[in-house]
Amino acid sequence: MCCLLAKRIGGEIISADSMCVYRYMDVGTAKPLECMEEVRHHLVNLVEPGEVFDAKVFEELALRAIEEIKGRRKVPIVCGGTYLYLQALLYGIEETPPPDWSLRKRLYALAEKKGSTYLHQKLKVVDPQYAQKISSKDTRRIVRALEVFINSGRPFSSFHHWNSPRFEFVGFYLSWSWEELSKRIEERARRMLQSNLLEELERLMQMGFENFLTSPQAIGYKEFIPCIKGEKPLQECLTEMVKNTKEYAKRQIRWFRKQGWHKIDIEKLGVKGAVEEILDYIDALSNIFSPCLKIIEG
RNA sequence: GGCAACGUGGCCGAGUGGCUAGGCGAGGGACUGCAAAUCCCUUUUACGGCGGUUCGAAUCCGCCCGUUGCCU
Repeated sequence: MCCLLAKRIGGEIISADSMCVYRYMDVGTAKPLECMEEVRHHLVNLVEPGEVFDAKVFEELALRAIEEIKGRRKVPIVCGGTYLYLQALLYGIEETPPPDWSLRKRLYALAEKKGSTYLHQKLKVVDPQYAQKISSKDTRRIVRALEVFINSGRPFSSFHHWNSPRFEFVGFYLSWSWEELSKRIEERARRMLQSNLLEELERLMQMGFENFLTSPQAIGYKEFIPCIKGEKPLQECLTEMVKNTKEYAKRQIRWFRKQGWHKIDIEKLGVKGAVEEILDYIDALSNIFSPCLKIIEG
């Protein structure tokens, strides 16, 4: 849909997809290879599967890409479902201390040894506001908050203040009925297997995939590792993958819904119809709201 | 017609006399540098029917209904 839209309005695509940034992960991320030949893409195939990449890096690179695209008098189209990245780009991530993996390692070891609740207790002392907000079992967030405090001397929550979007934009999300979406997710998984997903995964595993930080968290890969090792039947891995995909899809849908963006009934409209609706919507908006013209004109 | 096994919440499935399994599915939510990650909440008194035993029955007994399998 974005591909068609980009061609239609002279746009370039910025992928907001935490897994498409990795090279060699094509099948399992459903990387839009055909479209990438027709429309200029950004933030795709950018790093090796073993390299670290995160929301802040995304924010900076995406902002730069937007400037470049505007410089070419083209329209930046941000496309993808990694909502933290979308959030980072739209609202910005506060200037907190960067990740400190050696510190994190120690904190995780401590959590392992004494339990996440122990760390949560410590966080309560140092940053009661944030501690109250998160679960005592959410080790990931507890560690980050502690890390920020240790490296900055300031409570994590003191950095937080929601900004309004840093630029004007129009947000859309595509919507299917759950029955249809569910069916498509199942079909998509089967199609990936037919497209040699397992071979791709095997190649990645030879590169040390399992020890990498972010890339092996990708749905469609992690579930099949036991299968490749011969520890689990293929069918079970596939079921697991489908389940994870559906859960993820729900999280995405909820986030988009909460944003209050314009919902597009892709099931009814089809890809072309969806593009038309977006164009109509933007057109209507720009008539009412002249600042929006700027977006369309880049 | 005879024999046997079984009938548990939307589904699967433990539970053989008292202390509300669990899983799946479904829904809602959190999220500020790993996010396709991490985590939270909800799914109100489920036990085929009727009767009996008992202080107390999903659990024991009887009958009935239903399902499945085998036999005729």
